[in-house]
Amino acid sequence: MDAKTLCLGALMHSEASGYEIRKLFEGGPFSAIYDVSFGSIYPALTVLLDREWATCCVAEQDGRPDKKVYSITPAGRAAFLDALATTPAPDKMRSEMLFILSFGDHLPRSVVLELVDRYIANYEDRLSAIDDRCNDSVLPPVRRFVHNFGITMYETALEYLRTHRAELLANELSTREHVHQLEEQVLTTGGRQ
Amino acid sequence: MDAKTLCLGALMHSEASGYEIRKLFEGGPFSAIYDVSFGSIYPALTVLLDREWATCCVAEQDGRPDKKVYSITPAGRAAFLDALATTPAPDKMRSEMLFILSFGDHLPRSVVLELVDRYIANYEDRLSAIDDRCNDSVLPPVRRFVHNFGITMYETALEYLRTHRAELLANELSTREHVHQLEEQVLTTGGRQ
DNA sequence: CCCGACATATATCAGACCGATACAAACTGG
DNA sequence: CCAGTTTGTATCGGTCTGATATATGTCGGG
Repeated sequence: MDAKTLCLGALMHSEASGYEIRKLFEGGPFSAIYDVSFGSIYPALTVLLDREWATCCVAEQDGRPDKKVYSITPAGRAAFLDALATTPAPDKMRSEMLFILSFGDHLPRSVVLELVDRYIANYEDRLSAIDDRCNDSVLPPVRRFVHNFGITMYETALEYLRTHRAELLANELSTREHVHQLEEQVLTTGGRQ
Repeated sequence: MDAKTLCLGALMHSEASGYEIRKLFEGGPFSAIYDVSFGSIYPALTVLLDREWATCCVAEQDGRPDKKVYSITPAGRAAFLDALATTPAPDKMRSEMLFILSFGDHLPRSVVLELVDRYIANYEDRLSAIDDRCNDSVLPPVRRFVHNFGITMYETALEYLRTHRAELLANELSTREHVHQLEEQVLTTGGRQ
């Protein structure tokens, strides 16, 4: 799913500038399910113009800098639907937080707890941002399906983190127990599995 | 979080070949929280050798091709813990499935349903793969925390998809209603928000 | 007994992408 | 009036992905 397709998708709903497209993926309706950066969006929009999949006009605004508003063309819509026909790749998650946390044994307990708390705060922010933005607007059913999927996942993550935070507090003792178990294993098997 | 750090993390637990590291991220204990491809792993391992953060020896196996087994060095451990000290980026999700589904209005209903069913099957596979691999091994507490986080998220996704699949069946009718609402809005406001 | 399919294993590379950075216009508050 | 924030466009080095190539070995079927 390349940046061109993502931009076309954003333009399917309504015309938008590069900056506005970016906001759809950062805090907007796509924020829970996909991400794309400026460094991909602006070159992609240029390509869309080249292929005549979108048109562009400059809009003057008062109180703000001018913006370049892109609109999808019929050819663009066709190309987009064509791109959707490919079999989608499986979901991909990237959580630096959890990766780091999984090495909590090697970190000071204070660091681990601070990390979890920052993690929780982060999900709280994102959840409230989503709710604020969309709860009043009327969404078509498929959009609502996807929207609520994102909310559900965020809420689940939050609940898990809150209820299991304490387990990381019990870190030190449990780790000693674990080491003890390993030692017994080594004594019994000679270290071979 | 670059590929070098991810490889060091993999080697923290035990020595491994590039192929084995990859499997940790595809189906293994990291599969629910991060991903990294061969194209990043092999060059990263070469860099680790250059920096003396890992050593390497060739292991002959019977019934299989030889493999190059990498072990982390004390300097490597130090470098890894150093890399963990950076403030982690927020979680990033990439779901082509949900992106496509959110444009279900523009697709034949059969395609949408097929998509959801494939999506469900995909999560079922990943969930059972995780369970099979790890439910018997004894994990230290932080690992169990992360491991169960992944399982919880998968289960939540599955339950959501199963219980809300029917909503997409009601697609056509609801979309007509939605279009009707939009038309009324246009008549009232002239299309301006 | 060979053939294709599959798992194991390493490696490379063009093309795409990210994150940082730069620039600029306009508002906002101290 | 100046620093900071928001809105807005753009570029670029370094990194990563996904595809591809190559090779060894197993296994089951015709």
